[in-house]
Amino acid sequence: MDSTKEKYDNHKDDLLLRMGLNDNKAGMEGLDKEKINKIIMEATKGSRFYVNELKKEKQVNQRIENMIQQKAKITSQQLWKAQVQVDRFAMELEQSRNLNNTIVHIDMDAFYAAVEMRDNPELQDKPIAVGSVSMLSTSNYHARRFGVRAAMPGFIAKRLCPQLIIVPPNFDKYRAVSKEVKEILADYDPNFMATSLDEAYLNITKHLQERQNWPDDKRRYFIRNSVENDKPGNKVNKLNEHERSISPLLFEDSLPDLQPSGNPFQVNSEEQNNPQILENSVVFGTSAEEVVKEIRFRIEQKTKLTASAAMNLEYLIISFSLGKFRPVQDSIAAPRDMDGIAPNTMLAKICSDKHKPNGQYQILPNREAVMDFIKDLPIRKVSGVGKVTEKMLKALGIITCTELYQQRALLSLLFPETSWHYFLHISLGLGSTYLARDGERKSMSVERTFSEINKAEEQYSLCQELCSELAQDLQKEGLKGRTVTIKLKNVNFEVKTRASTVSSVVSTAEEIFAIAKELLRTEIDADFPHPLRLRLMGVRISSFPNEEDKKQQQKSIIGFLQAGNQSLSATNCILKKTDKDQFVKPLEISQKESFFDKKRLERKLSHQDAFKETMNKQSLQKSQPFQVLKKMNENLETSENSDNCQIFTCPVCFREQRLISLEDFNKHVDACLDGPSISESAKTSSCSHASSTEVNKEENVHYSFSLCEKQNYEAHLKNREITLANCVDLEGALDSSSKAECVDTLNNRLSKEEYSSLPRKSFNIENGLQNFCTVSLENEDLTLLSRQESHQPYSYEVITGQTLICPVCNLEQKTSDLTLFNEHVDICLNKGIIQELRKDKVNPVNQCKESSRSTGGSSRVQKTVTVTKRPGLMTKHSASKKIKPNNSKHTLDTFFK
DNA sequence: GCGGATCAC
DNA sequence: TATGGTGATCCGC
Repeated sequence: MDSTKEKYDNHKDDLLLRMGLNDNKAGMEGLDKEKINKIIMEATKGSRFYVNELKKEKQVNQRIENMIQQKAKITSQQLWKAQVQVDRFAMELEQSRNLNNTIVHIDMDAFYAAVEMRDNPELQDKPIAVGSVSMLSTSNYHARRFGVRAAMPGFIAKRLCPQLIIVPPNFDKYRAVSKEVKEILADYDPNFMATSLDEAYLNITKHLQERQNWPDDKRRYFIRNSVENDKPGNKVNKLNEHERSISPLLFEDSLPDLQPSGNPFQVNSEEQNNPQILENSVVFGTSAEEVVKEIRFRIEQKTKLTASAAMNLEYLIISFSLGKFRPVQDSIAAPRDMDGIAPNTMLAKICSDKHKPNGQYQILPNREAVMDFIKDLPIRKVSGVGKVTEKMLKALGIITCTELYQQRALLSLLFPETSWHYFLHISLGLGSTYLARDGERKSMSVERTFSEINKAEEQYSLCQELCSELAQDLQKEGLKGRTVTIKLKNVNFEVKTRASTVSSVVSTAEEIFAIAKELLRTEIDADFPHPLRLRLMGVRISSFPNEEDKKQQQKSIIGFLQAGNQSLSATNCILKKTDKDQFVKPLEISQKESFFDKKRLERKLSHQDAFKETMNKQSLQKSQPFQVLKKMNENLETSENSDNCQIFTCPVCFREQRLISLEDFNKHVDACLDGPSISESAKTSSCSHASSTEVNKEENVHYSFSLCEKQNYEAHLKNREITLANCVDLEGALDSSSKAECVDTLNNRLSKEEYSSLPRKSFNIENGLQNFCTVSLENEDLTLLSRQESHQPYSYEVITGQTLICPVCNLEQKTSDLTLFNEHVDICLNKGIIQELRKDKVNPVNQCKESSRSTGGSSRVQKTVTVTKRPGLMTKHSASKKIKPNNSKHTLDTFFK
């Protein structure tokens, strides 16, 4: 696919150009540059998008201004000192230059468009683009002559080129083709790095070595003539020149290729003996250039993508001679050499459009050639230098890499270390010598753009939809994370993100939504009484525990179970010990190491650091849940004892209820719960809306608990099952951080001992609700453990005379002995944990939650869902029967067609 | 850890 | 009428 960077997003600092104009020479049948610019400008000017672009541009200009001011303050003394330091660093870098590999970068230009053209001959010779009216992914060369580019909205493209055919993308197909290509690439470098469907880096050093000793036949490939073609003996070189003509389909699909041991594209011996077929063969040489030709040839055969379909492979070969000096830090990175991975991807990438399209470029294997190549290279060509960086550097008079090198001292004073190190690497022609393999994923997200949505209810529904999607995606990869981030873009294109991190991982739609909902609600409340006018919403999850974390968690579970009810200090010891044992000492990272390699190593180590940090923080914060709980109780008391007229936020209709008494508020909640529709309750509550948008969070805490309690009470009466789990989903008014703690606290069941030591503050409300269930913490250390691992034994305190129902297995226990009952629960729970360890699937706490839902308070919960259309209160079962907002063109069907 | 920004594709 | 979705990283709090 075409990169936005080089195409639509041009590197002229003129806004007009930034908006998508290109400086390509326009072909005869296309449009000339000025005309293209004019059309784009007409389509853009006055739009909200454009206004936002101007705003962003102003911010960048401000940054530049600040930088210039900072520059003015720099003394020559400082500059001189910086120069010395930077040069020392540069010298070390120079010494560490690792030049002993051959890297190939392959880029399948206009990939999506090429595939579409291949599969639909009618599209041949027509301007096409893949994408939608709002956004194009790529365009073919024909369309480019009209200025139609990747990352351009389709409707603008249509103005540029009315006959443009916009083909909706078919990613499954592209993936399939990509897979075919990758199978070929693997023959040359099993550890090649694919950066996208249409781009890959190969380290062919090893292959080249082996290849030197191969006989001709092992490098011979046969061209099978097809109907449309072609003179016998047509050389591959010639085929490559026919960039826009129809290439022959030279091989059958059924050709036995990719035999692990054999030479994939060699025909069988029978055919080999046929002189005519032999005549149609080509032998590729042993050089890197020949290898790349061979790769292209094979790809063309296999995918049947013809050159005329603009299936151009652009590649660069960089060969470096082996540096004599092998610095110490290379031994740190030794494992990567064992992986068969090595050199500089940066340069490979830079050059990929040197001879576009269908060109090839080789940098000779010596430093001079590299520096010569770098010399006049605009820094914008470097991957990682975007339009903002380009503009900032331009303000310092830096456009080329030479200038970048000349200003190295200044840059070290104006930019953060990471940045100027990066710049220095670029200006020396240094890049990563490591082809990063697929690392662990760090986040997963869903986001969607739509026409304006400003109704809160719809926004919540949408949010829930996104959470469900995300949960599904998470499940596919078996991931769970601790940080949930929502992303909001309003109709003016202003983007906001809001995040919340909890102490135990979440993964289900319900869990994610419980957090996302609060984040969203905070934003809605903040703008009240104005609605959020959204054009995009997204949900992201991150902070996935790495392998170390998981092991650690398992260890602590096992450790805890083994330790039983032993003292907490013992548990602490376990944690401390494992903490010590678990982490290898961070390796000293020499400054001489490649910037890119260093970054990679840092990333690796940061996993460990992150975990250690977490541990430390947990130690520091170990008493937090206790404090939170205590604080909530205090709040309860404060609220109850203070003025009866307060500001409440109804957890059902989300409306603020101002200056009404608690009793009235509860009546309101009742009305909301029982009322026929949300509009009714909204009507009621709208009367009490006040101008202030400030929400009293403490009171929210209080009243959300009141609601929880209410529901729990009903559950209790109905099924005599005691649980707080409903609160997790039901409470709708905690601010996100308290909420997180609340969830933690509730998820982590508490022992009888913990219970007994809690300062007794009930969650009572004045409607006669009994203090039927109270939780407490025994001490802070247990909390530490509970934050570390939520699956821990817990006990119940029950009102005497009640039927005991195990919250894990959900079966009634024929015992009135609390000790026996608790033992049963422990056994059940342990079973759950064993399952968890084995299948990483079953979460006893969730089981508990689920069972309480399906039996206990669920009737009330479901009623709430149905009546109020609040997605947050939906159960798993009711979620599928989601109620869609009425009277709106923005139905969910529209969003998720 | 959070939020805004930048970047790539 | 109308300017995407996903993932990563960095910096300054």
